[in-house]
Amino acid sequence: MHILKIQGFDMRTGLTEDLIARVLGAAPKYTLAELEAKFPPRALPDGAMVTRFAPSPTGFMHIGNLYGALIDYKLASQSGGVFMLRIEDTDTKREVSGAVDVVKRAMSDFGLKYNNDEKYGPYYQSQRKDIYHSVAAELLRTGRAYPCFLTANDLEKIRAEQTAAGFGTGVYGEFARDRDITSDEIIRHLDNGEVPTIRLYSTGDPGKRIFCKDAVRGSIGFPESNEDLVLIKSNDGLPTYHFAHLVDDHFMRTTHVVRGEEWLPSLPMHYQLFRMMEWTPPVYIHTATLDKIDAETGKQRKMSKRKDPECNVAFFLQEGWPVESVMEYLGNILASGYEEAKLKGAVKNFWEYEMKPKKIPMSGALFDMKKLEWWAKEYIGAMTVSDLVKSVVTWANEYGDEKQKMQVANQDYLTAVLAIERDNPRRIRKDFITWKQTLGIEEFFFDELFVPNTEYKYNADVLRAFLETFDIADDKDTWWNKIVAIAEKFGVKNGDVAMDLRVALSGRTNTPDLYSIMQVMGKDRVIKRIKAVL
RNA sequence: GGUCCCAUCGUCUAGCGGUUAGGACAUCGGAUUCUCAUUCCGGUAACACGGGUUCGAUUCCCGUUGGGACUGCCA
Repeated sequence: MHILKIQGFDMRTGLTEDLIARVLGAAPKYTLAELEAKFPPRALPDGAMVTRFAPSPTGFMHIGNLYGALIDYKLASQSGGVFMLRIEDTDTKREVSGAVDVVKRAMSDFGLKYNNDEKYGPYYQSQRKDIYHSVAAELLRTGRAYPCFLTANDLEKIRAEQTAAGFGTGVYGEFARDRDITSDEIIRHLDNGEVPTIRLYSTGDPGKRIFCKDAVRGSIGFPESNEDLVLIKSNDGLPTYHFAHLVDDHFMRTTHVVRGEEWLPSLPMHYQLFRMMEWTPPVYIHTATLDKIDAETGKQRKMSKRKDPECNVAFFLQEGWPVESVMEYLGNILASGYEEAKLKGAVKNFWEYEMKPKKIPMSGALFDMKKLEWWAKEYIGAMTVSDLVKSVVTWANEYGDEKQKMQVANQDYLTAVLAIERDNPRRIRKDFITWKQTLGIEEFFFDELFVPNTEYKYNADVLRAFLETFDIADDKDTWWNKIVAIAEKFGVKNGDVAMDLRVALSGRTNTPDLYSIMQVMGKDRVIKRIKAVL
């Protein structure tokens, strides 16, 4: 084994082209220079950020994914940059069919438009093998990576040994058996039919510290990583996350990498990778995770797929939450000044608000449904009646059940129903939270869904008296004066008369304005429902 | 075990050495209203703890505690 001294480090000698081709399964398609030319730096104005949302297609879009994607999108769009969608489908074992559609659908539903310029594609990592292998070949050629023939069994043994001895686990230093493997040995393994992984020949020294930058946390010091991490997996020849991140974010010319804080511990490795290639690392932004308040215990805990349906973004669509308010809620978490700006009228919506990367919170935020409800109420409260109707109808037709579809079939009637208490902008009802719940509140307007209240003790005399003088053409004052007169005649409160009518008409003790309800229901329906309880 | 991150009302946060520690949601009380909702007024409520540095710490440093992440041929 020849050891070369390069920059003070012991380096491996590189592999020959023939051997590289055998190790990788094929000769590399590109040289580094060719890749640089194929994916040139982007011609973008100063300050333009290039970001990407890079989910692995699990068939499930987590609210945390949406949160991260929103940051990516905002950063790119407000700076005149580019926002990409890259599918990290390097784990063939976990592949789920249709999973990419789930992601794309969510992106489009929540208004996150991405711009995947073909020039920098493909955007599926599974289709970028040539690129990864070409970079890996270069590393193999220069002794900065090596083929490793350790089997799963070997790895398990090493780990057990390390655990027993109290060492950190991993393939590093003396535990990296094949670190200094010779060409002859490689050939022997290859002839034996073994397929290697490609590992980094790490020159990191844990005794030294490396300082990495995070845009919100500042400089963070770590011990250098001496882990010979896997670059290319043996089972499918695809890269690991680390290597794909290095290669893709360099050649896609990503300027800002937004990812969950679970990536913080691998930051030094990524720094070392970029440094080794003499590439400029992107600006990193590690976001805190979204937790939630447990409804039963009132305690804080992480969002879980099993316990929290709302951790799946599809939940918000199915339940008919206004997507804009979900984005406003999320947006206000990542840019806390937004709420105040909106309340002051400085901006109309989150898309207009300029967020500051440095202000992204670094401590975990709790998902607060109550606050989301408030955003939703505010949002719906500010809608015009026709927009409200449109949203409700669209939702019902896509996600609604038969009852809900029936409710939106007659749009004139629905419009009249939803227009109640919306004429005065200062006093708009704010009990609508979701499209689904909105239709639920209004069920009593529909004869097919109306449930008469048989528990309530109606004052039949009062109701009869009302029927005698009832005229649908009365204006509101006339109508009310009649009610006052009836109350006086029977010695009850005005409110009691109103309540008898309210329950007879709606089956409920709480409704919006009674006069409006009667106007919308129409003469016949009013008379019929009152008579029904007499 | 090792490494790293985090810590202001119940929740999300503002604050960047001197503030009556501000706002929003929630909550409580009052006013208005035919109920509910709305709207308007008002209240309760926080700097995790211990050391420093300083004339002065919520703010800077160290430690403790608590919470979290990572320690895979998963991302």
